Amino acid sequence: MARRFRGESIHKVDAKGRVSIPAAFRRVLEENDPDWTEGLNPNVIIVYGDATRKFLEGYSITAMNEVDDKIEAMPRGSRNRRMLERMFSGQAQQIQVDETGRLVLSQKLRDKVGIGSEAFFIAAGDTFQIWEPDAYEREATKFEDIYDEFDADFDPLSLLDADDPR
Amino acid sequence: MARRFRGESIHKVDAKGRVSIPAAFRRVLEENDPDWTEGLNPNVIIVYGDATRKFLEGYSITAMNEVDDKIEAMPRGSRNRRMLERMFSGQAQQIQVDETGRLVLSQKLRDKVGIGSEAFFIAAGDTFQIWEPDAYEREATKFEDIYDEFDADFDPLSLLDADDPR
DNA sequence: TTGTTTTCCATGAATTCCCATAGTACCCCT
DNA sequence: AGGGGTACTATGGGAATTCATGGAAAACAA
Repeated sequence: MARRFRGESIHKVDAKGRVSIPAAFRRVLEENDPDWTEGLNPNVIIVYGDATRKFLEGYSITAMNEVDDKIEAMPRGSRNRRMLERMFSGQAQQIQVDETGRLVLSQKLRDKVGIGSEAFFIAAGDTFQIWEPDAYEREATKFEDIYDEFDADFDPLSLLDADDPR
Repeated sequence: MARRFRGESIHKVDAKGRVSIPAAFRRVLEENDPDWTEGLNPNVIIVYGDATRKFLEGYSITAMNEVDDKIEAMPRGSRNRRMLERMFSGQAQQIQVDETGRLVLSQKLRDKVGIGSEAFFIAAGDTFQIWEPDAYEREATKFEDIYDEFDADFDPLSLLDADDPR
């Protein structure tokens, strides 16, 4: 398959915090986990970041390795490097997908982004995001408002070649 | 062959959502899927976009890679980049063509564009579109109205050299 | 021991796989 | 030109698997 996630879907979260990961995402996690082989369960790294983040971000192992490499290339002890280390080392945790394709979100993680009985998964390049469904909905309407600024038949693709990368 | 699709045709959609892809399109998908080799089945990425989109858009793998690369080149976290990621990562899914040349459109996708027992395929440059036949019909008349704005003997090719790229 | 976390089964629905048929188009041979 | 064979296309049906979820038992930790 590929290294990029694709798709979106909503899943139930039970009392223990268990949630199914979209099957398509699982395939990507498997292919991008160096330790994974047929029959095993892939790992995923959940970055939750600081208080302003309204969603959890899921990384495959190789995607996270790339981030780590870039951080290591930064000047040791620099402010930016420390900030990134804090976020990707501290405010993150590695979780193994269970036998039935689910991952367990601790109470702390769920509270952080307000997840209750459902979680919304959406791909974003080589990572994916987990939102409380209503929170995502609110965020999404912001985009729709932006669409409205353009023509009725505005094609988002035109943004690709825009000279002003807002 | 080429990277551009060409042609249009209508196909049956069965209860499971299976629909044959026009054979000519298949050739294009095969040639533009890096993983494909004789005997394998090519992949296609279906972008369905937001609620205003009335058709599904099919991308070959390489065509989609080009889009992804452009998106990655945009500033991480910028408004436009997030908008595009939402559309091409979130509101899209990768599907593998099956042994008999069909792809499966999930109930969700069919509902989104109103596809019932038939689907209309039409080429559009290096992507193709899938419409509910009647919906396409309605849309097509709009184009005819545009023709009517021009002279009776208007040659569409003349648009190619227009200095005003509307 | 009491609450929390893992493991281990269970099940209905959705999805994939495998096989089957009919209709075309194309090619080769005589 | 006619016949037969081969390959590919479009479509259907049923069996086999995988998914998403739930609940209970077992293992742990405080």
